[in-house]
Amino acid sequence: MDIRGEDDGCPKGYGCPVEVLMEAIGGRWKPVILYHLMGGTRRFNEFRRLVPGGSQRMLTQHLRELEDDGLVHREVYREVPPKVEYSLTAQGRTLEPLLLQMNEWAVIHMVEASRGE
Amino acid sequence: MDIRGEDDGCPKGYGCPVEVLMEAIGGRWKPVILYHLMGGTRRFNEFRRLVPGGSQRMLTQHLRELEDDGLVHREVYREVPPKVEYSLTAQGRTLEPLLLQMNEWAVIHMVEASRGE
DNA sequence: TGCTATACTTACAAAAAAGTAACTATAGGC
DNA sequence: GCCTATAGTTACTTTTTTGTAAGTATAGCA
Repeated sequence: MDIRGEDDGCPKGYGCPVEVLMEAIGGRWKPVILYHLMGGTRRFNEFRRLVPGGSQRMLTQHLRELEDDGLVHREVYREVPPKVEYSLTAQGRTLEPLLLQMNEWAVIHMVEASRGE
Repeated sequence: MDIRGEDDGCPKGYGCPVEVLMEAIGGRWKPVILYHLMGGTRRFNEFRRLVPGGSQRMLTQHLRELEDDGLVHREVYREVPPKVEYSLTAQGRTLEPLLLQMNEWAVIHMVEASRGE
């Protein structure tokens, strides 16, 4: 099966594969959410603490989308008060090298920025 | 200089370094634009062809922002009709490994999707 | 009996992003 | 003299995203 076009490695039907990735993790906070999930299972209110810049509504929405895309697993415990645990699926774990590299780039970049570079 | 907090490797003042990266390349089409620039210098109308999903207005806007962030260089030739060439700066080129990995992930992911996985 | 905690949902409002279409300048060709 | 091409800009509208605030359910504790 040939999924590549003739031009520059972009598959037919898409301008570029990167567009596909951006559909999955393109939200403003999705990579951040995924990055935190690399540290293990997280509960909803943990994210509220870990991602102070984002609202509750945004979190639920992005978590649902990540779940729909098969990157995040949502485990509901039928208790009161409610308990829900989020974790990466196998699919989601394939993003780990990418997320680590994103983080690494940003750390270096921030050091440069704080030097006034 | 210690830019790390105590929790999970995230620097003080930010929830997470990944947020910094997303500020730079977080736009829907920015990684796509940058990816195409890895192939060398591009002119404006080339992008219109390479990124058929995006409008002219979006392209100029994203290209300006990438320029402001020091990732893209814009070279204007004072000719008629106008000629403008876009290329990656040294800073922009540091993103290449990341962009390649994004592309690679997406290609694998698409193959899986086309198998009905 | 009333308060707390968790993980939401919903309605509404505000802000940001994006699309559309028209307009700009001007060298060179017909 | 008019048309074409490039790389935009601008005004206006529409869509999407995001925020805010209030409401839901219910076990356990005081």
